[in-house]
Amino acid sequence: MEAVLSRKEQIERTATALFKTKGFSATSMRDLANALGIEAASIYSHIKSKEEILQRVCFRMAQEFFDALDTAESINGTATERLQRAIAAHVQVLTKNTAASAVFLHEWRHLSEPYLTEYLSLRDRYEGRFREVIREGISNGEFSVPDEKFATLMIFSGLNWIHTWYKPDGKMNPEEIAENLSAMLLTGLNNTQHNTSVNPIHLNTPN
Amino acid sequence: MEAVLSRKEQIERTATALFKTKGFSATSMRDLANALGIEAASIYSHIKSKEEILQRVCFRMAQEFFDALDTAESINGTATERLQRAIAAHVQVLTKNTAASAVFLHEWRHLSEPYLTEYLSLRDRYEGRFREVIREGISNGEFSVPDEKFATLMIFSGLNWIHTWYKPDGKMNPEEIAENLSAMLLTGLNNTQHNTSVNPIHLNTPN
DNA sequence: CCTACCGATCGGTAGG
DNA sequence: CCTACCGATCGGTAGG
Repeated sequence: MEAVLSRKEQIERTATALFKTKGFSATSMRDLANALGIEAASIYSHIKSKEEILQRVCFRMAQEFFDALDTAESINGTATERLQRAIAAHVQVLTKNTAASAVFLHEWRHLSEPYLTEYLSLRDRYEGRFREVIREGISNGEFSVPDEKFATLMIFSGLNWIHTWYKPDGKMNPEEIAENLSAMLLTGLNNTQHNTSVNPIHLNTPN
Repeated sequence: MEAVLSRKEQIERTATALFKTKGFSATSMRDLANALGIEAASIYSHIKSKEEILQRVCFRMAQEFFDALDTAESINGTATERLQRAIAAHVQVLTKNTAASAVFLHEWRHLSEPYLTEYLSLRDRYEGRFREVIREGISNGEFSVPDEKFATLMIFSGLNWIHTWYKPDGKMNPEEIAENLSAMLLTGLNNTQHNTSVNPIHLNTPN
């Protein structure tokens, strides 16, 4: 886990943490330099601009979400199973780097064009794939829900709220979070009761 | 609805819209002045500082949320009914002013002390009251959920995601959003199936 | 509500 | 990676 980071990676990681805590706009290049122990001007040997850091974080995270979803969807199954896997994949990416996730979720609006438009379209495509699974589940009778779009919204709300409370040393690990989330979401979605197969997990305390 | 606004209210409302779109830090007093059609210096005849506007918005919204919850909880009933009413109250406040809600939910971190601490403690108390209803529902058997804290988190995630997609002229009005949200959340919470009593509502299209 | 202005800080560059 | 510095802009004040 403690791999050697290039200076550029160090800058990106430190900036991400600052962007998360203070926000992109309120973080100055001098704040960043200070956290790195160098002068502000020196940062520019490694990156072109402050916004470039934000771009890299946002699009790297987008890539990670897509990759995880691709892997999750490469396995066949019922709509329920596929949704569960998609949720688990999303939670994994989210919890693996909470700072980058927070930046991805909240600081993207400081992207300038054409990055902003591209970011928005990536998000749309990603959400569309979840909506597709739900649509299938509705049409084959697995899910019973008044509005497919609303259901997708609910899933993403639960998913993207995680970074606000998740602590790596908390009582739930990412797998348990995903299972609990799926359980809570699916029992609301499921028409017939395979509640027992969704098994919400109880707490083990690792610390 | 189109009441006469004092200059101070005008400033607050315009600032709120800008804070929502650009964020607190990225909004300058010159941006605000420009939107109002006056000079930046003139704003200071009405307010003491940029942060004062943020403080007013955050604590006014906190007050509105508490007032709505007080009213909702003044009516007795089962835990299910009380949770439904609390959710509806929250949705009402949220949708009544989406800009102020967005600022309340995302810009509070730019509050300085002691306001930050007070804000955080207000939120904690508010969430605690939802947690209390859930706790009661669990202990009297209405709800079946592995973790009370997790359930509360899920409710707030669904609740506080609304402002990102809610459109006043969309196909769901606040009451319908609340009912759909309750339905989706409660059927996940409910042990016995009073699904039919929760009645998720279908779309009427006002526009 | 304006003009005129303040010191501080911003993102970023030149040149080594 | 640093020193030295740039023009622009920041939140805010004085005085009317």
